[in-house]
Amino acid sequence: MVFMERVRPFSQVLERLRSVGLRPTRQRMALAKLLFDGDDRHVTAEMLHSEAVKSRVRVSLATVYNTLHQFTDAGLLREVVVDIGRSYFDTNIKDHHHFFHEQTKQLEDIADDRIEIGALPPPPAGTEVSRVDVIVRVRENNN
Amino acid sequence: MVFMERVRPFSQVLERLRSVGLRPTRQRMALAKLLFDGDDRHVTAEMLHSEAVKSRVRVSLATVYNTLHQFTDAGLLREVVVDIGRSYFDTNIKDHHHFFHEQTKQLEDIADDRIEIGALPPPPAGTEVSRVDVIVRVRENNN
DNA sequence: GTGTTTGCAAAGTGTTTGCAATTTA
DNA sequence: TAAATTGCAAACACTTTGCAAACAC
Repeated sequence: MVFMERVRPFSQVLERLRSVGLRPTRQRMALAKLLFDGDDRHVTAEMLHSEAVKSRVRVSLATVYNTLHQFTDAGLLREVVVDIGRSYFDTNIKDHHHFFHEQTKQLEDIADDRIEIGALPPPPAGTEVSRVDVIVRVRENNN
Repeated sequence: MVFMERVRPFSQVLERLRSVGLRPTRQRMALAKLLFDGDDRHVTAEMLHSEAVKSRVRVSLATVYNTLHQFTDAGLLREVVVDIGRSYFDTNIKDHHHFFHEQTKQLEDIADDRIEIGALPPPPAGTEVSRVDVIVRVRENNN
């Protein structure tokens, strides 16, 4: 039972895919397990692909890209833009913000309630807010 | 005299380049005029290059990239990352945040004092904050 | 069986780089 | 004329696309 909490049971991943209308193919199941088992994470397509290859999952990079976008469209992932030419996908889909480590290019969550944004100005006429991203860029300090 | 206020005098652009230790070449002078004459703006390399070409300034795209980065390093511009695979450069170097129009991919300034960030969490151990970016992503609403 | 998904390779996009030719001081 | 800058073309990193083969239902 303790074990079952730790490794997300097969049927749960399967159910998650079914619930958003995606066929539970071998590739999607494997990628979903890598993404959603365990703690929240921030991955790029390349990272997830090489991780898949390492764990002997046969999947192409193109399929990893497709899958990440399908998961994002389905609301299972959130895309985060912090660095030119590189897309991060965050398994944490709750409202929250990020530290971005400029040197290591690592993303780190900030719990939403740690940042207060008071008095957001009204969006330009004819538009509505789709999302507010706060990126706290950090760098190694010299201590 | 009124005219002189409107079009930034030659010597002012020249002085600006000199003051950051960049040789005032024909290309840099022309790009600086396009960037810093008139209101604040958000440009991509491609945008600035085609604008230069349109105003009969002979300059290569590679030089536009180099120049934008040199200006950024010199503190004359600020790079803004909001969209994968596309860098924006902002002539407004004061602290401020942005609206990003997801459909038109347009950036728009928000004056700094319009956004209150209270209680920023402490940065991860060993790091210091280099910058805080707030991106308010907006989209066309259906009214 | 039929429609969906996959993998490959090719193409696309935005950016950077190496280096000879040109320009600046 | 010595050092900095430019422009070209090639290389680059990441992402998307077209399409035939494989797969899910």
